Amino acid sequence: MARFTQTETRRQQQQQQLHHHHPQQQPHPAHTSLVFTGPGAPPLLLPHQHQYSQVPLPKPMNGSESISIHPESGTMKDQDAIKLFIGQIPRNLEEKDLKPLFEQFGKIHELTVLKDRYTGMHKGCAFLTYCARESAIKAQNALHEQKTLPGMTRPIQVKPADSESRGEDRKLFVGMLNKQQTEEDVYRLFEPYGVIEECTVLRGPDGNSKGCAFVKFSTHAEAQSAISALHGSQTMPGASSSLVVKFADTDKERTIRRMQQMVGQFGIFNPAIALPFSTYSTYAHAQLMQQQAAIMAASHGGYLTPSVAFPTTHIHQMGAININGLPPTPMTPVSGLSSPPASITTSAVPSIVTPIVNGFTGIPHQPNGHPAVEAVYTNGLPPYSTQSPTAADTLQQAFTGVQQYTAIYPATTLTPIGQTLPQPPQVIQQQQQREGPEGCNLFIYHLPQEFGDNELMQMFLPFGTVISSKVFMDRATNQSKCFGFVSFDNPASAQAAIQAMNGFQIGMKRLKVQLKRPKDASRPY
DNA sequence: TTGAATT
Repeated sequence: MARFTQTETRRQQQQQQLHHHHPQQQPHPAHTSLVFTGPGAPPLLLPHQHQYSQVPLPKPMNGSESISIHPESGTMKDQDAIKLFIGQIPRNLEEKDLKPLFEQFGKIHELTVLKDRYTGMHKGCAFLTYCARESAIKAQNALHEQKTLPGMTRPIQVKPADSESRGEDRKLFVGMLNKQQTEEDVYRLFEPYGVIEECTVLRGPDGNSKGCAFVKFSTHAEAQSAISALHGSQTMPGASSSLVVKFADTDKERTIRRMQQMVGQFGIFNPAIALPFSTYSTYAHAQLMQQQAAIMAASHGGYLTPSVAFPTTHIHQMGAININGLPPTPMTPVSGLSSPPASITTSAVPSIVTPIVNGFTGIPHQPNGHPAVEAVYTNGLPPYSTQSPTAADTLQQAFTGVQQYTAIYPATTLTPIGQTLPQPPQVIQQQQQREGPEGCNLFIYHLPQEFGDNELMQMFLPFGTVISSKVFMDRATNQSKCFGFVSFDNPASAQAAIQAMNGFQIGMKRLKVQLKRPKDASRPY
């Protein structure tokens, strides 16, 4: 009961702050559904706002007009000084004109009117840093929205610059909300953990909740405590997994995400990755490599993942197909897709076994460990080997549609792959496109827990060009939900895969492979 | 048990 009263009080405070909210001149994030938005005066200053009152205003120490405007003139500022943004300044006022107005609150460290980079035109705003933090607080409280300078229609803006605190270290992303939950519901959920400055439910154009929100606390510590207490703590009614509470993306992460989208959209191809020994390693490609490495690093939680494939031993334990590891080439797109050039499928690559599946000839593969295997491997079958009877047996069982195994090309006739490719294989970095055409998309259930997107793709590559493979993950536990999707570029491949793989036994389970349900299948009409 | 909402 006591706690409720306390949080009630806090809430009332927030709502009072809401009344003091004023339009802001500085650019701010696009979300417009702010409900419990904090006051125009940013939080940085709030704790101090009652600390000044009748204290005599300090005067400039030197008493002259020559207060240093620029840092090189020698003024020192406190470590905790605040850079202020000053908005709604008439364009005819320069630094010297503005100085007297602000000097009354303390010694100025730096005052700069913003000018257009190219035209030099006065932008009607400025940055101001006092030597003392307290001066900034006084100035904000005395001036922000309190008076209107001559010729302006809106009151002056005095508040910490965006650069001071964009609040990213205390802003949380909240996912897996129920779509019925409002800002108020989210607010109540988070208010026990600190002072909330902002609470926004993300909504679509129709106003419907997207099931996620932003919550900004006044401090990083509060935000952290909310994460500790709430992340994964409960599952909202109707949500498919437990509550997600994490720090919102930083600008950098957002940039990376945009890059990822670009990569997916345009299918950026990097020959240097696919063909490590090719002559493509120009400076431009090296740059692209770096870019992609950055993407990979980011998308894998900050560390580079070497090419990962299914551990052989693991597969053996399951008594299923033998999918060997890719060569340990760093920075290789693990989820890369490819469209195999015909030369690979027919003659270029030495192979041990080629299954013919319903008339569709699977792509031969390299023996393990060959440096160039990657370019082939993403195009071909998992490199199982005839030397492994278990694998072969299981395969026979697996590929029920397989009519024939054909041994071709002894492993000794390796040809340098660079010479056999008329053009480099296309390797798409990220799986952006999810669905293929109608009849090309498979729903696969009863996947082994350990299967990821890549393993799923490997399993279905023999039946055609896989344009996408996706294993559904539980977001809270990061565990596979044991079902996924595979999309081919044509319906025949999809049908071949169903024929061959539906009912395929892996361990104790049998795969269920069927066409993905169309989107409107569950609707009544 | 059918590609989630995505900073």
